[in-house]
Amino acid sequence: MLDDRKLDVLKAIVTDYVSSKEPVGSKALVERHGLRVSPATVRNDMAVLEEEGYITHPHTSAGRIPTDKGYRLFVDRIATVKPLSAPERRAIMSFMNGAVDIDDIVTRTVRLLAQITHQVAIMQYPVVSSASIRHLELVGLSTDRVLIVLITSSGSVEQRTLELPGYTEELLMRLRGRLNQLLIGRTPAEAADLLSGLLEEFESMDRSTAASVIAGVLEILATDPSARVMVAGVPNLTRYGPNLQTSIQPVLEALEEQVVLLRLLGDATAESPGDLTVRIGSENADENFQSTSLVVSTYGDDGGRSGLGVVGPTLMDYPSTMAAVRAIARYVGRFLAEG
Amino acid sequence: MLDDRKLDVLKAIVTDYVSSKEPVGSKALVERHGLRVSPATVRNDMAVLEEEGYITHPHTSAGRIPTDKGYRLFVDRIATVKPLSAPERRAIMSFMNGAVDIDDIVTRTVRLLAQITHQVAIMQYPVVSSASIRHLELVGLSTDRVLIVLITSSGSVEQRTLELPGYTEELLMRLRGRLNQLLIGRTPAEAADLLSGLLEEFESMDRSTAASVIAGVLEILATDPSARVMVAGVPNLTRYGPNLQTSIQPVLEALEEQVVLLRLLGDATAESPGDLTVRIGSENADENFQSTSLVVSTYGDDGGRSGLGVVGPTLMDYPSTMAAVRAIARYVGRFLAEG
DNA sequence: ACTGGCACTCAACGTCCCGGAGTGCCAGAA
DNA sequence: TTCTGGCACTCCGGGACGTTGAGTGCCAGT
Repeated sequence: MLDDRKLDVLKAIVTDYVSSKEPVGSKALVERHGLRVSPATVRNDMAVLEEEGYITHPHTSAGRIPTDKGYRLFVDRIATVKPLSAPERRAIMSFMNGAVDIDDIVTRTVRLLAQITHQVAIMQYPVVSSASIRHLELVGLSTDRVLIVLITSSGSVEQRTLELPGYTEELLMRLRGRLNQLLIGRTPAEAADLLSGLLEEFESMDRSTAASVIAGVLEILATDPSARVMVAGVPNLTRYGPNLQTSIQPVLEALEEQVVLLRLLGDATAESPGDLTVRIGSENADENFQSTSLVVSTYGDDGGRSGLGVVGPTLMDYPSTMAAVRAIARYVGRFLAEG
Repeated sequence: MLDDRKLDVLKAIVTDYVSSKEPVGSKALVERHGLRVSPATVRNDMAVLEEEGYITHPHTSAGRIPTDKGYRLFVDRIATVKPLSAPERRAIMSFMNGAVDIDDIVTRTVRLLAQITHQVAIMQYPVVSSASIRHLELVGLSTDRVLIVLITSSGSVEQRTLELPGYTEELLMRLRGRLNQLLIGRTPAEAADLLSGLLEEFESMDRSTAASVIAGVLEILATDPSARVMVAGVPNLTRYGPNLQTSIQPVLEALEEQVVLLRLLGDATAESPGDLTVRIGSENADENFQSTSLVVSTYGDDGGRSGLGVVGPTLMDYPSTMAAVRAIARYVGRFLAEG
């Protein structure tokens, strides 16, 4: 049904359209690509491609543009991976050096990805399921506020302020000692279990304070840092074209909603964990992303559930973008593992 | 030179133009505002206002629009503060409750401000110059990486990863003890002084490790948390109008550069610390903000140097925006002080 | 199975024209 | 003096119209 030449034609249409952003006609096609046939033949092929739903007409006498289905075929079967340029490789290597904490790593990564792809980059914080607790600190901030800080072996630091009217420094010290004794070396899951019995140890006088602290610690333990997403390269959205209100605003709004981004990343990574996933236009559930494509990869040592990727117009240079996302995902994974 | 009526006319022009976004003519002016004079009279006044540089013509037969100078006069002498609505007050009160840490406070504040003003809100992290050190923790992450965590009395938690090949747990413990002994209760400035002599205490064998750690701590101490800026409400930029590439992209780009934002906030707050500052269009040094206004206020107990505010088109509802920024700055100040 | 040719379509662009909102100015009224 | 009504003038915006050219679909011929 689709012989090799028709695939070639589709490929040519996609690449031409991506680079020119304008519908591409049969004549220009044969000229710019070494197709050894006449425009008329190409037109026939295009008619078939259109019937199969891979390309469309904006209007009768305009060139063709790929449909989402067309991009899909292109990505799945036609696209050849475009290797990164040497400067890009160097940028990746050098950009990460000197990162001082997790926040810094994420920030640098997402900026780098945005810069390389010239698109909006998003990145979920790394999962730390395998991490164990290294230290827990309780700090009195004022007469009725206490700060809990929890440090894990992966270097993540979680904090939380607690309203704690009438606590005593002495009780805080006891709690600190006991909690550290109990929790150090444990995984978050184990820790949550162990905490359930702890309250019994305290006199009724100290009960309410202890209960608050324990509740606070449990909340921290339940907090998934990978529920945070960082965004960079928003200015690149202006590449979407001049039709502002319609195409850009919904995407901008979605980008400010962590929840939406998490769902997008989650959906995409769930599909084929450990590898690159591409979501094209209508393949996205979220209606704000109907004319937007996602290129997403999981990253992390355990083939983990954290994702990172790029948001851009369906009209996107898929080969380059895919190469960049994959390269960076791998590099960050290694970086997080080795340290 | 400018009698009361002319000021009234300018006021009417500004408010009308802000609400309609279209040049306003003499006839519409007298109709929509209770000016007790004829359009012809208003025209004469407008001619004067134009000669003085407060308003302009887009073209010969169009209405008038305010110049930056006109907005300036409006803000300085004419505008009456528009009090916040009851729902807005309630939103401010309730939005902050339940904030769990500084990050959370900043996030909530900046979102709230964006929501109320329907504009882009920016907020510098609070300064903590008066804070003292409460705890310092050293955590070994792997055989050659150590995490330093520094907690201050204001509840800020700073962290930093260190490459530290061949450290021993024992040395880490000694360092931890000594550092805490030395630093707890000190201000960052004092702490930096005290650290200078510490290195002497360690044997040559441990020197390099100790030096690295001390250097790391110094770096943390030198890190000013108020050098971070949080942004919210970027989608509101689409209100700028449909001319995308020209007006929005530069602002978007600037919003991703912490440095630029810091300079903007710094410039504005330096001018009249402790109160509201408005920068209109060309009054901004940064050329990306030539058609943008800033409404900024300092906030914090010590009339501190941290700023928060709103970025929007010069065509902006100044009275409302100013009221909102001031209200939120005051509220956050109180919230940070009381806890 | 491909090609050249031909009639057809239709967005984009330029031109022309007109209506209307708005101005500036002036002579007369308050 | 200060305001007003009147009037000629300007010029943007939008609709109508014709032209252009890229592109298509189809068919007969190789």
